[in-house]
Amino acid sequence: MPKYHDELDAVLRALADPTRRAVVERLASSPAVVSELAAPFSMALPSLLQHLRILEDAGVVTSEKHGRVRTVSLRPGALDVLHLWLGEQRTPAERQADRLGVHLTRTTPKD
Amino acid sequence: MPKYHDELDAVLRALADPTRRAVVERLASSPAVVSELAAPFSMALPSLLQHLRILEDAGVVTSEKHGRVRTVSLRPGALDVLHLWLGEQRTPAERQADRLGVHLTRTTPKD
DNA sequence: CTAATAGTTAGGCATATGCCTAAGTATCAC
DNA sequence: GTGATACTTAGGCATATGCCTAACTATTAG
Repeated sequence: MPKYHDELDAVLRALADPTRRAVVERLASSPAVVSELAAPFSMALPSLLQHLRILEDAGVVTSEKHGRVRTVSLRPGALDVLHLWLGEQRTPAERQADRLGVHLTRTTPKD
Repeated sequence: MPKYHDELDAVLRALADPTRRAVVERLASSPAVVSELAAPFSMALPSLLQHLRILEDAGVVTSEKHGRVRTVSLRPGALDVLHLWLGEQRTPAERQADRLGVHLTRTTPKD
């Protein structure tokens, strides 16, 4: 079992929760302060902070406190380990499709 | 929140467990029967079966019983939803790096 | 300086999770 | 037909998880 599995484990466990996933989605566009991150959830602040702790411990986010304000950022490359692992879990049929240049047709999302 | 999030949730929760992840890794190369899947784990069979149930309910694997033998397969495309979501969780810096054609250097794995 | 703001720590609770054992069903080999 | 094999069902248990409230610390505005 490769060494990156500890990191992969932490990342996947972190992302297995919908609240934490939503936080990651929000941070993908720009860093945010804790209170902003907490706003969409009708959840006690300590609970949200616990989620942030998990994301930070998993290396998915980083945070910096300036005065009384803590800003949270997505760590660039944090999800690469998962991306890599995903690439490895392809069936022979999927790999064959890759070689033949047959891909899922991706519709362009409307921004 | 897009509709695929139910599917994404199920997949991520399924993959958050190391036993289930190991099962997926094994199935990536070829289908396997339950007893073979159970062999590497010193775990009671019903426990392993519970894991398989979760993977199947999440749409990650499929299984067929012939006689007394059940064969489990990775569902091609099962992890695409996660792959797509991952693609969306890139920081502006990472997206910029994409546009500039700056990529993680991938060493070619030795097969 | 006081009150408000932003976050932190500590403890608790209900539910979920990952494991177990025991008992059972269905199929197969001899 | 009997015993072995492969899986299935049911129930239970210890621990983890995701939430809560209360109390607190640190910073800031007026």
